[in-house]
Amino acid sequence: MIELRHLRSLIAIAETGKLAAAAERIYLTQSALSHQVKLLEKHYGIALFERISTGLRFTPGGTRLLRLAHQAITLVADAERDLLRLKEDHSGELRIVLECHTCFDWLMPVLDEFRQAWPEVEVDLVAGFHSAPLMLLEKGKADLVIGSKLPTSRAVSSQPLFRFEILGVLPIDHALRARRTLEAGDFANQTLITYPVPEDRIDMIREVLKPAGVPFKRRTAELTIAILQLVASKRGLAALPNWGLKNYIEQDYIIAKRIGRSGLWSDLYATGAKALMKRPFAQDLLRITREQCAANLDGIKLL
Amino acid sequence: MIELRHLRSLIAIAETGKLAAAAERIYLTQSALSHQVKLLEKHYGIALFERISTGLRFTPGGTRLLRLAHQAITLVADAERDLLRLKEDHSGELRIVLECHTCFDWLMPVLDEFRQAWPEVEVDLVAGFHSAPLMLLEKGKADLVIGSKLPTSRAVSSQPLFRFEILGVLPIDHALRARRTLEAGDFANQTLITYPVPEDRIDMIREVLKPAGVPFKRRTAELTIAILQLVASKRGLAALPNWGLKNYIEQDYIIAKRIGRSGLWSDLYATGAKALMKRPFAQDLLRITREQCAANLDGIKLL
DNA sequence: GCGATACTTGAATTAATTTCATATAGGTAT
DNA sequence: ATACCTATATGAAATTAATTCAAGTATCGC
Repeated sequence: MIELRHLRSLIAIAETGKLAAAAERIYLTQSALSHQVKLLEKHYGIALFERISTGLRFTPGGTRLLRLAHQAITLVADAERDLLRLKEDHSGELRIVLECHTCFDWLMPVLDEFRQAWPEVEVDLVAGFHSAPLMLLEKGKADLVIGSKLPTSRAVSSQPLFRFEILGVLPIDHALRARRTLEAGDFANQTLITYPVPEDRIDMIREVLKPAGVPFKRRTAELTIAILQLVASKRGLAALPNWGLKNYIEQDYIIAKRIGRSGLWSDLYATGAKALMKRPFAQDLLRITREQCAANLDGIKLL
Repeated sequence: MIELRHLRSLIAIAETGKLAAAAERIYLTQSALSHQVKLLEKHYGIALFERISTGLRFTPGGTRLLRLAHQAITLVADAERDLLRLKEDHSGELRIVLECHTCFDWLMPVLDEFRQAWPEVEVDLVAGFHSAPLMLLEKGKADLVIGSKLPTSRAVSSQPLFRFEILGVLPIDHALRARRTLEAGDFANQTLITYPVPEDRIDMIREVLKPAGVPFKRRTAELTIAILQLVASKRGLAALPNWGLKNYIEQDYIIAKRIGRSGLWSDLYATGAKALMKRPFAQDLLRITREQCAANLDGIKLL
């Protein structure tokens, strides 16, 4: 008989397109998933997937079960949220500091869903750059920081969200357009267009250019779209999270390349006061984040 | 993590009100269900049931999960139906013979749901009494007979639906109103009001009155409501399935008593050509029947 | 043809569920 | 009060189901 476990697997397979990646996401081996899928197909007597060289493709039957999966898992999430509500007070305040500018891209839809689910929680975004986000937490000026890993203390705890890749961004007719990957040297004497934050907060500089001792110029812009405009009009190069680039790449507005052999990766964490992080609505915000990002952002790895 | 299995259990508990009865319905022991419930309560950290002397009562949390159960199980049934549709041709014809007059009461809502789910199947009700329903099947005049157990042959197969209790029906101020149960002798020289079918097709006569050699008179009526009117106006007694009586008992229109020590029980079967019984839509009709009857008819036992 | 990438398969292992046997608890009739 | 009936709870054993491990097969790109 079919179980929610199977439906959760189907969603993971749909979101990754591959058995092995899906297995990793739900903490199983690829073999376990293969057995699961085989059993399901035997149970219903129809193929749920076509096996193609790049992974699995859903058949109509598989697609129908996937639809069921989304519906059922949504209902379960709703019910479990209601149970949490029954358990304790569910009003609160959530002032979120975003360390990472690009994160606005995914945070907005996440907050939309969150506000619907927890109308009694007052959500505020503390925008702009903050040099010492931990301080904001400790002084009670903010409740949750989303950004790179922060040192956790007795009062503050951190939870990983996901790992994403930072790609080098070039204008479409750039000399390096045929290269598979970019190396630090490729940026020598180029202008790097970044958000207006200190150098040590920009992974590309901290992890790649500085260690390699590559000289470069810098120019800043506040908005992702502004950075991309500057790149497209050949004022410089950039290094940005892959998810925000997808649409622009598809429109041939810019091109993006992996940086280094295995790519430049960065991890995103949510950090807040321990008392807050334990509360149902905070946990649910992180759940919604992981779920939405897994579903909508390409090429990320949930942590 | 919660699984559909748990939700199926919740539905069984809701429909029976008791752990032991629910366990039987889903082919588990009472102990297994108790463990399951305990685990769920531990998982969510709230009580799902109050333990009262007569069984379990749902708490608000339990009720919320039960709602989820109904929603999720409905979605699963819909999806599985669609998968069956993908697998093979799903048009057909279904001419149903009802051996049992009272069965109209539950068959109509069942057919409503069925027609929605399988619009390409043409459903007809072959009404009225038929002396040899098997013959109708064999001659191809009907496809499915709902009634008592029929001998199965190479061509015909039978599937049990449920067991129900037949209660003795009395006017509200009848002399026997204080008795807990009725015995065959209580019907001596009374008028028994029945549907217009042969004596050996009436369980009360075949199983109780004939064996006890009790003399009685008989009067017939076509409709359940007509039989009840005759009883209420003191023209005689009747013996009818408990489910059809519930509303009238609650309205103090008639009273109903168990017949004999352990009651008079009857089993209902669905019988049809083997080729038909295997087809998805026929299986689904039986599934809908069992599901709806379990949910709506009191005091029946699924077989 | 070779390496890389992905899924499959059967047997062994591990985990989870269910059963068995018994305990506990609340009612009710004597 | 006591016995008894009806219910659920619980711990340990047994069973069943799911997962991993270790190879194996297939396909693609070079």
